[in-house]
Amino acid sequence: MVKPASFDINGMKKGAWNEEEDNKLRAFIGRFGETNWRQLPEFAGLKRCGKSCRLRWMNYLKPGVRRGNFTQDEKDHIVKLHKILGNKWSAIAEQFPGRTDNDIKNYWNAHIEKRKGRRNGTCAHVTREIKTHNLAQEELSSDSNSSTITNCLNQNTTAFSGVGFSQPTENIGVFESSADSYFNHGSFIEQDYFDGMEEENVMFLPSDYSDVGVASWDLSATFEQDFNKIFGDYYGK
DNA sequence: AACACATTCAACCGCAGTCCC
DNA sequence: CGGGACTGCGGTTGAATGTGT
Repeated sequence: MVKPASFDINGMKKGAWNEEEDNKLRAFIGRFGETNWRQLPEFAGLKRCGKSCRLRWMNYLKPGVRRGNFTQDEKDHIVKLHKILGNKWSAIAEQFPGRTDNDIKNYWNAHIEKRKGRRNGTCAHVTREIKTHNLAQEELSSDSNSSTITNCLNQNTTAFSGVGFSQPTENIGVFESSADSYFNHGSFIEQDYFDGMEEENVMFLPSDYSDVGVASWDLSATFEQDFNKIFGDYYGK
C-alpha cells in the first residue's frame, strides 16, 4: 500500500521507506532531535528530501504515534470536531494524542466524505416518512429526483411546527442508510444533523430540492432536544 | 480460482505561513 | 519592508490489499 521507490532528478529517493532508512532516521533524531529538516537527510546519511523525512517521522516513526482502527468514541469526536473546525486536520489531531493529522484526514475521506458522494441522484432508501408524532411507516425506495419523494415531501410534517428548525418544516423526511452502521439511525441524533441539505439518515431538503448541494454540519444541541421531544419514544432516546 | 472493483493509507505535491537576514 | 529559506498543512495519488461476483 505504499508507493514504490524511485529517484527524482536530484537523486533524491521517493516512495516507500525501508527499515534501514527508518533506522537511520530514528537514530539521528534520537541523538540530535527534530531539527533542521532540510539538512537532516544529509547528516543522517539519507537520500531523501527533508519533507519526506519529516513526514515519515511525524506520521510513522515518532514515539507515541498510534495506528490502527479508530474507536467509536474517536469517530464520534472526529465528526463533532470537524463540524466545528472543518478540514483543519492538524487542529483536530491535537485532540487525539498519538493520532496524526494524516490519519484523521484519511479516516474522514475514507469513511465520512464518501457518504456525501451518495447524495443527490444516488439511491436512498426512504424507510420512514415522518409526518406526525405517529410516524407513518412507508417503505419507499427511490432516488431524490423521483415523484415518490416529491409526494413524500409535499405532505405536511406538522410535528415539527414551532420547534425551531431553520429549514422549512414541511420538507423534512427521515432517511435510513441501508447498510452502514456508523450512520444507522440508532445514533444519528448526535452525529448526523445536516443543516439545510441531506445525508443518508436525515435529509433536510430545501423547497427546491433539485438543487441539493454540499451538505454541511450543524450539530445542534437544540436539535437533539427537539428530536428527543418528538421522536424519543420511537428511537428509545 | 480468477477477475473486477472498492478501500486503505503511506507518501507526494503545492502552497501558505513564519522566520530571519 | 522585501525576499529567500524553511516548515507545516491540506489535497491528492496510487499500489497493496480486501471484497464481491
